[in-house]
Parts: sequence; C-alpha cells; structure tokens
Amino acid sequence: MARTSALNSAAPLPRGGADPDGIADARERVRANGLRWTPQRDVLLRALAASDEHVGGAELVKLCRDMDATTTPSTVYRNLDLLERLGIVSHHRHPSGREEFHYRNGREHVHLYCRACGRRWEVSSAGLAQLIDVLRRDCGFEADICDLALVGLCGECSAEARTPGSDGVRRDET
Amino acid sequence: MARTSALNSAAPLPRGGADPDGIADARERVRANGLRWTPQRDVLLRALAASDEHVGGAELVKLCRDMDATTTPSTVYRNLDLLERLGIVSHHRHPSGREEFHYRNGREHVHLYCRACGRRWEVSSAGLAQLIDVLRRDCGFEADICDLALVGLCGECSAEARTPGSDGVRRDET
DNA sequence: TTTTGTGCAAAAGTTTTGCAGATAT
DNA sequence: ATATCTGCAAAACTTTTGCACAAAA
Repeated sequence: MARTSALNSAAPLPRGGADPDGIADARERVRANGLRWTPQRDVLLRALAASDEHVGGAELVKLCRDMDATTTPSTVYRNLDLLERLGIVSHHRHPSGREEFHYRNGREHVHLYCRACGRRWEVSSAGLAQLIDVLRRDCGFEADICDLALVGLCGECSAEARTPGSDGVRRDET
Repeated sequence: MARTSALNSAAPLPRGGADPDGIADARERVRANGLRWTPQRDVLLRALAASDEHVGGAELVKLCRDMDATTTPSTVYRNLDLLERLGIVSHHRHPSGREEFHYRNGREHVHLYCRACGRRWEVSSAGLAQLIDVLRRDCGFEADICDLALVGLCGECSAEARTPGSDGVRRDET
C-alpha cells in the first residue's frame, strides 16, 4: 500500500549534456518513485521546456493540445501537481490569481510584477539570501523562493507616478 | 471629465482616537476623491474592521450579508477594488489562489504560509527592509510589502520532514 | 497482473461584466 | 442635475472531482 507523504521540495534536476531539456532525467526521477512515465507526461514536459519559462495552467493545456489534440485539463493539472511534488516543476501565482508554472532549471528566481504596467521581471534569488536567512533564524520558516511573486511599481512607472499631477489618486478635472 | 490614473499606493489611514475603526477617515478619503459614501461601502468596511484581519472576497460577501441581506457580490468586489486603490484596503493572494483582503492599519506585514500544514504567520515588514532596499537600488522596483505572501515550510513541518523515513518523497511500503 | 494513470463530463468556486435604474452630493 | 453607484443575472475562467476504462511495468 502506498503512503503519500509530503513529496515536496526535492532538489531541481540538473540540466545539460546529452539531455538538454532534462526530460530523460525527469523520466528517471518519476520512475525512481515507483510512478510511470506516460506519453502525456512527456508531452507536458516538452511543452514546458519549449515555452519560455512561465506558462499558465490553462495555457499549458492549449500548448499540449498543439502537440497532442487529445490532451485533457484533468491530466495536465494532475501531472503538474505530481511533477511539482517531485521537484521537477514549480509554480507561483500571477497577481491575477492564475497559477504560472515553470520547468525548474536550478536557477531559482523571484518574480517582480509591476502593478501599473503589468510587466514582469526576474531577480536571481541570491539577493534574497538575507531574507531567507532572517526568516529561517527568526521564524524557523524555510521559504520557497521559487514560489515568490512580488507586486510593486517598476522604475519607470514609479518615476511617472512622481510626475506633478500624477499623485496616484484619481480626481476630477472639470 | 474624470481622469482615472493609477490611484494606488496611497498611504494607509491613521487609526485611533474617536474613530477607532477608521471608518470616518475612510469616508473622508473617499469623498476627497470626488467619490461617494454609500451604505454598501459602510457595511463593507465595518465587516472588514470586525473580521480579524484577513478575509477572502467571497467570504466577505457573506459577512456583509449578515449585516445587510441585500449585499451583492458585484458591489463588494467593485468596492474592494476602489478602496484598495485609495489605500484603505489591501489584498494578497492566499496560496490557494483566493484573494484575501484586509483593512490597512499602518502595520504592514508579510504573510508566511506553510505548504505542509497550511497555517499562516505574519512577520512585520521591518525584517524585510533589506529586501526592499535591494530591490529598489538594484531594480528600481518599489515593492508593496503588504501584498507579499511567502510559501514554505514552517519550523514544525520542516523538523518533521527531517525525520528518518520522511525524506519528502513518496514511495511504496509493501 | 496490478497499481497507476487517463478521459470524460460535469461541478465547483471565485470574480467579472453589461446594463437599466437608483442614489449621493 | 448629473455623474456615480448598485442590483441583477449571467458569464467568464481556472481548476477540481468521481468514476469507469486503459495502460505502464
């Protein structure tokens, strides 16, 4: 009988060499856990590897459909969940509330979203070491930096907000 | 003609004195922006003030209904949006994807969610000053700490994860 | 052979929208 | 008086679930 434990936070897979997309490694990790490698999982990982890092769940269903028209949402979401618990995939929340997934590559990063223009930036999590340390020391909390999404104002938009007449509060101009 | 600009990141309202819930101040701020104070907005803020800090949107609809049975979701969500742009209310994403709102009180904090047990902690954002500074200096990014939700493992759950036999990966026990 | 995985089809749940009529100032 | 706000009713979307069948090892 199978026991389902936390199954999370496994290390990201190494990448490169003869398996640049890491799919063979992913397959081995899945099998090493007594689970099966299926065509659907293969399609999903190939879709993720091909899409430039971050993709929404529903969008991923479409991308998989481009490769295999029979793809269904339930399979995609169930497999994303599984692959995430195996440390192969990671997700964070877009400010809109959608989940965004990416294929982990060892280069963990933080997501910055500008609330004014909607653009996204990534910051290497090296700059967050202090934050992580503070949380670990003071709270005993092991933060997942790969799940971190920050909302704020980017440089351009905050410069614009400081322009006279744009104090950030709506008013009438009669 | 009214111009709709960013209308965000206004300072939180002061609190205390003769208006402990800050509702009178909120009303003034709404009016100062040429907008109207309505019974629905009053109910909403009273519901928020009464609920211990963080409430989901849908839950808030229910709480408002307890005070005024005619409350509708559209009004609640529209007003949350407005009050947030006026700096009166703030929201972040629960890891589940729901929005969680709270009435701003000047004591900004960060939300820690344990992915194993689901419990939540709050950390004063003082400990995050360094992070904020790094982002401002290196990226020109003005992070909204009040919108920050971190996922990770709390002290107890991470201790448990280090217990022999709980390496975080599922396997069979036949 | 047996457990794991998939497809289906529908549900669940939160949040949004358009529009006509009501209301605050 | 008039722009703002509300209620209604339905839609929009993403994600989840239960169950019978299919498939990997």
